[in-house]
Amino acid sequence: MSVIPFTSARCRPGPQAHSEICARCSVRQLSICAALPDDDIGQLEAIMRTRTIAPGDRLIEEGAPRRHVFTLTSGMLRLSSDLPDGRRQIGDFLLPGDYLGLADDKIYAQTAEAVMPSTLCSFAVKDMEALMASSPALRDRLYALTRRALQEARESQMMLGRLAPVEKLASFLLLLTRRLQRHGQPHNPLALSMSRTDIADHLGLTIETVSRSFTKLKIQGLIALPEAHLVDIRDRNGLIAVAGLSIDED
Amino acid sequence: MSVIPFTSARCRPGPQAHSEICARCSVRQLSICAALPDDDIGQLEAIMRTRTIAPGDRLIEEGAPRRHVFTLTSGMLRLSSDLPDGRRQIGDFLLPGDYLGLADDKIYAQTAEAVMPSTLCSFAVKDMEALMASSPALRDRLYALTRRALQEARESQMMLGRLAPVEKLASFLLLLTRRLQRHGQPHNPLALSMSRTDIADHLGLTIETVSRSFTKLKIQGLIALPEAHLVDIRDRNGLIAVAGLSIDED
DNA sequence: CGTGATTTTGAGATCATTCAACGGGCGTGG
DNA sequence: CCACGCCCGTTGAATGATCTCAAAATCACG
Repeated sequence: MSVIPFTSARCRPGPQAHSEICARCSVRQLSICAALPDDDIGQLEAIMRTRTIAPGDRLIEEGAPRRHVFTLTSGMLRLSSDLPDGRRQIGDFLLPGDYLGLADDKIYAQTAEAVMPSTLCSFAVKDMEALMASSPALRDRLYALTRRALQEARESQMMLGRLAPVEKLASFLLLLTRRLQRHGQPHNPLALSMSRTDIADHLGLTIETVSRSFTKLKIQGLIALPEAHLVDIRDRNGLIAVAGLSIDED
Repeated sequence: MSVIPFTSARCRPGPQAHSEICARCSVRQLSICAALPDDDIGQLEAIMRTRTIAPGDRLIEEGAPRRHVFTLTSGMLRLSSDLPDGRRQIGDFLLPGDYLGLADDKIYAQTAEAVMPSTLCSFAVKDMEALMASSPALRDRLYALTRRALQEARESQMMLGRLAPVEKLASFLLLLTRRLQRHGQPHNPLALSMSRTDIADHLGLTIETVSRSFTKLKIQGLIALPEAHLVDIRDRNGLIAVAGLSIDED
């Protein structure tokens, strides 16, 4: 759980090598990279390092000076804040293609840790800011992503403040499938990478209540749990009905 | 509580008239206007309308197409979302100088209502976008405000998910004083414009629990309540200790 | 196949909610 | 000017739901 050093290597120089990395990247059309046409993607590659982290490893720590921003290319991250007495709130889970560092200014406002083995593109803040200054499309995309993150945080406020445990869990499952779908990832049998503790810390519950809520959804026939981390959504509309939150049907 | 029509008038033309309005505005240095020097503020005035709304009146409605954005110049607004069964979550209260429309994209994600008599500057989205395109400073300021809003939403997530009622209330009072201070408004005896119901809907509690939490803070000698809507913070450090959330001591 | 971590289930305790009543402030109307 | 009613906030009592504590069951890993 300690901060691990950079183990990455600079991208090899040369336009061919550059265009290959990003061109074949699985999140090319999802992340901020989508703002740049193939011809310009080399600018991003030039300031990029790749990085791998193992489950539980801490990528950035709350309160540390913000020197890097990231794009998650595979795996999953959790963004969390801690209270002195150990209570934890997971503000968000990051999916491949998501950008890390949207809310932060001079210092990181949240801790980022890997939920599962993950790979990222890392950028020095200075480099990214310079690139944003020269690329309006990139800047606009980051701005749009920030607005979306704010919208999702507002949804989360409703979830945390006004929903009952079962409603929270149903909403969480639906929101996760929606995001996975958008990111072009499998979502029919929903693979939950995070632990029950993580889910509890995201929904403002205890692990026992999360587990009981899973059981309730199971008993109602809305989901099936072939494994603890595999959720088969049997009745999506029924799940939406208990969720309370209005989930877009896209 | 119904949507009221525009009762405002276009700004009178002429550079003199323009510069007077904003130049003497009390939130000139707080709002997005601060991004523009006095010489350029006329561009903002040219696309601006002023507007007044009464307590309880609805300015914008969740789900409606986003055609206007606003700067609050006096009073207070609440941003809320509703569940079909009537449950409500107030995501944020807006103070003079705050911008309304940061998170929204094509449609408004939240309802905005006046907590007290309020005045605003109104801008057509099209006009504002055009101005943003021509004024990097304005655009950057809006981006910075969005990031800050996201940070505050994350703080709110912690508050809603992991704090006990008394901690929530203590945090709320401290965060409000901090914001009032930043906005150059009186905050020593804290004037709460919103009702107990609003506070409850913001903290994810019932009004009874809010009231009881006030009483607890009173009994502990941390605050005094000369009136129900006037909070005298007697022991700020004690309040911070109860809050749990780390409140900057600026 | 055993060991430890994770998840699930159970029982009791705690705390916020619900339901109810009381009191104060304010505006209206007599 | 006072009385009345309404809205809002506070307080009380009891319910109920989640949390806490505890144990069993399942899973992951070596």
